[in-house]
Amino acid sequence: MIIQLDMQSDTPIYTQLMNQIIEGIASGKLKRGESLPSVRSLASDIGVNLHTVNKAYTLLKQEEYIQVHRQKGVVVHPDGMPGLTPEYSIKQQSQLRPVIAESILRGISLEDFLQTVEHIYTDISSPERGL
Amino acid sequence: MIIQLDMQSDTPIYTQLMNQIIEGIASGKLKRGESLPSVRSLASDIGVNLHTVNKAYTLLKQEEYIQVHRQKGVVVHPDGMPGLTPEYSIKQQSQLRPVIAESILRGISLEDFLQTVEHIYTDISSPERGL
Amino acid sequence: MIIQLDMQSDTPIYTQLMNQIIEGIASGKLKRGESLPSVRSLASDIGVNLHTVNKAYTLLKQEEYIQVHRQKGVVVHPDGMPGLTPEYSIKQQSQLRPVIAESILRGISLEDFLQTVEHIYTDISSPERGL
Amino acid sequence: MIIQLDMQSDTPIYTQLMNQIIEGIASGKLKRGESLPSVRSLASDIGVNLHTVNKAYTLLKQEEYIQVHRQKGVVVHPDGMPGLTPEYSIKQQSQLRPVIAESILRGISLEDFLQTVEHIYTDISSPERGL
DNA sequence: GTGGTCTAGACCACT
DNA sequence: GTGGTCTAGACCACG
Repeated sequence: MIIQLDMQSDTPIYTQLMNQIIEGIASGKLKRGESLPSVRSLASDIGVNLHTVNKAYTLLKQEEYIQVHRQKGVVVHPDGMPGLTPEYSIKQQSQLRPVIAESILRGISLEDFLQTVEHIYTDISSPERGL
Repeated sequence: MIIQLDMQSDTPIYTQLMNQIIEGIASGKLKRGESLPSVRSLASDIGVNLHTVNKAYTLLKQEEYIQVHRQKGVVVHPDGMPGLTPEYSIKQQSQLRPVIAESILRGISLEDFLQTVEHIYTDISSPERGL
Repeated sequence: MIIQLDMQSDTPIYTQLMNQIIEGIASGKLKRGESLPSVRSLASDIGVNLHTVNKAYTLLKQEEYIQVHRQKGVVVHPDGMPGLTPEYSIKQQSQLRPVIAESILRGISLEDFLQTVEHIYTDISSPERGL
Repeated sequence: MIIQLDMQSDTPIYTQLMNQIIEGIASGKLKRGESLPSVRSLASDIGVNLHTVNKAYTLLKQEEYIQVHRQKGVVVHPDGMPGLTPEYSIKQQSQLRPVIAESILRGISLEDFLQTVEHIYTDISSPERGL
């Protein structure tokens, strides 16, 4: 999987990394149980410090999206993902609410907004994406 | 309008402030041309630093959501909001994309996700502006 | 509160730090809402790197034993502690089980073991401890 | 005896192995003088590295829980277990103390804690050695 | 070779 | 001055 980072962005690198990996799993490019590169190799590949990668992995592990297997290294969580927990539901809404509010303020209709969301949703999850 | 801040949150206070004001305008609780409290009074009201309120106002002004007059003070922008600019469209998608990706990964269907979005949308824009 | 660290121990410094702070709260030496030293000052006080202290604080925050307040800095969680969650119950038993097994193997009777536990319990929680 | 290992756990495999064997002896499933599998066969049985099994056995020997003979192989120590030495007492308390402190902090009463301990104690030492 | 831990030093965002 | 982020380099435990 190709990782694209924006060093100028104000979102931390480890967050960008998390997002990319999450999107990779969501899109099916990374499959359950599949190995991820080691902290060191990924770090050198994308040109960041190993601690930065480590932080991303650690947080992904905490959310149970990946596992650190003592023998196989880091792998995508094989037992399926956590599902819609109450905590995530809250987090999701607190992330969504400001975006929706700003869109309303700019006069974007519900229909247009839903269409944008649907477009992104299918863009991520459609399997006809080159990898 | 009542401002609710979470001092423990990892979102900066100035961002929370911006979000609350944006939601206030989006919901119609704050109308075009309506005055906002001065930096000083708002800061003392909600118990935060002057700079914090100032930063929120400055950023809101940059996005043309409010106007800052030397004498009239701070008012909601009277000429209507910017609408869907290309820049905002990009920003919007970059905010939405990670949320949607994570939701897909947790197995939330497009229908459920759209329903959540719609719920928040109507919750914000509903005219029951009690309080 | 006085922090005692054993640099030779094989338990990581950040774990020792966590344990000491947990015991401080449990014993009542650290009260709800009370401020803890800043990452930097504590680090220089006990002669370790700021990242080590930071890691301890971060983990304590995750367990909701402390809060990072944007204005007051780091404080003991004011709203009381999490209580006996199912997750903690599992963690507790997985910590206890090996100790108990080894004690059984060494021929320590249930009564003796309970007495040891009770002794430690009262030692920690008794308020007649100098601070 | 069946060995259950968790490759995702943060407790090292050799420690898990030790704990399982200790619990086996404590519960009476493994009797004094009884043979344990050789390093090689156990390693291949449970699918771990030779060194890992070796380390577990070595440490168990150091604590005098097992004996390693050149020819007879590995056996549970036939002369009985070490008993409550001063060193073990210290080790035991340093293991117990953090667990007890955290439980106090979570508001678990002494009675409840003792009951949990007693439950685990009897669970391990109960003679229903099915399997 | 892997992840985990620790140190040292630096910059930035926030208040 | 606070915590958050990132880098660089080192050692160790584990397998």
